[in-house]
Amino acid sequence: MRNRGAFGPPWWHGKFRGCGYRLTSGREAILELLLRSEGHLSAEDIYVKIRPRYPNLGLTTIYRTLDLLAHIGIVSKLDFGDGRARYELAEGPKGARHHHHLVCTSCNKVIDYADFIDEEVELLNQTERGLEKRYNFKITNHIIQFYGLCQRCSRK
Amino acid sequence: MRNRGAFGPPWWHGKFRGCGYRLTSGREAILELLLRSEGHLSAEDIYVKIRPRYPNLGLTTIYRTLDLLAHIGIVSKLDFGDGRARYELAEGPKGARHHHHLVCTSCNKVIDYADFIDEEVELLNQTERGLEKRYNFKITNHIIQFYGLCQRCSRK
DNA sequence: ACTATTAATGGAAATCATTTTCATTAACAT
DNA sequence: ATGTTAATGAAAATGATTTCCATTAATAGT
Repeated sequence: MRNRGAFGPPWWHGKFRGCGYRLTSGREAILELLLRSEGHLSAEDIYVKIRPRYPNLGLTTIYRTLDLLAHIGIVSKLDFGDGRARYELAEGPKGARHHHHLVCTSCNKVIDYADFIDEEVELLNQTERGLEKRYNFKITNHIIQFYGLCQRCSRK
Repeated sequence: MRNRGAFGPPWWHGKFRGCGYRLTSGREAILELLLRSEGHLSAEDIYVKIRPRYPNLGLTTIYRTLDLLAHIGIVSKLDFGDGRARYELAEGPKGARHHHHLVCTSCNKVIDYADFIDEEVELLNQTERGLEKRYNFKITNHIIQFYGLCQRCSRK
C-alpha cells in the first residue's frame, strides 16, 4: 500500500527531500500507517500498531517523527483534553477533508463532523482577519471543538 | 478584600454549602486570589502567589480546590497548549464577562478578546443545536481559540 | 460551647506522557 | 564505496498532575 501513482516514488518523498530530511523506513512506516488507518491515533497507538512489522521502531522515534510530520504540515496534532496528543493526516491532496471534532467527555469517543463546517470556516476566517488587525496578531491556527456526552453515555 | 455586601458572608458560601462542601481557609484564600488577580493562573502560579500569606497551603490542595471550583462552575479550566492547565474565574455574576482567547505560540502571551464574540456565540449555539440533533450528542461545552504570533514575536 | 464524625489537608511517593541524552546506525552526497 | 552527519533507540530525565495515608479541622448534633 505504497500509494504511489503508476510510476515514481510516493508523493511524500518530495516533501521530505525538499526540507532536507532523510527518508527512513521508520518514517515511511508511520506515514503509511497514518494513511491506512483513518482516525486519531496517539503515539502509543501507533507504536503498538506498528510493532508487529517494525519491532525495532522505538516510541521515541515515533514522537520525533510525528513532530516532524506536524512541522512540515503532513499531520495535525490534536488535543482532546485526555492528556495525550492525537495525530491525524492533515487535510490536503491525500489527507482527509476539512472537518472538526465532537468529543465525548465520558468515553472519549470522537466524531468528525463536516456539517456546519462552511459557516464555521467562514466565521473563523472573518474573526481571524478582525483579530489580526485589532491586536496585531499573525494568526496561524485555530481550534474549535465541542465537548459533551455521546448518545450511549448520556443514557446513564 | 472579602467581597461581601454590606452584610452577610461572601457570595460563594452558598455555593459551597449547597453542594455539601466545607468552607476552609485554603479554599477561600484561593478564591480570593482568583478574584483579586484577573488573568490565567496555573496551579503553580497560585501556589507561589499564595505562599507568603498561607505558607502551609500545599500544591496538592490547590489542585484539588481548582478541580472543585471548576466542578461547581466557579472557575474555568483552560488549556493553551503549553502543557499546564490555567484557571480563570468563570463568567457569571462576579466573574469576567464572556470572552475568548488569542494565544501567542512563541511567548505564550494570551489576549482575552470580546470583540466578535456575539457572532461567534451565535454561530456556536447554532452549530451546537445542529450537532446535538444530528449526532445525538448532549453538548456541554466548547472551545474556540486562535493561535499565532503576537506583534512583538512576529518581528523576528 | 463540646465532641464525634468525617471531609480536607499536605508531604512524599507514584503516575504517565513526552523529552533528553548519548552511543550506535544508516541515509545519501560525493 | 565511503565519509559525513542526521536519525535512531534504550534508558534516564522531566514535569505536571494524582494518589496515598496519617494528621488536622469544619460542621452537625448535643
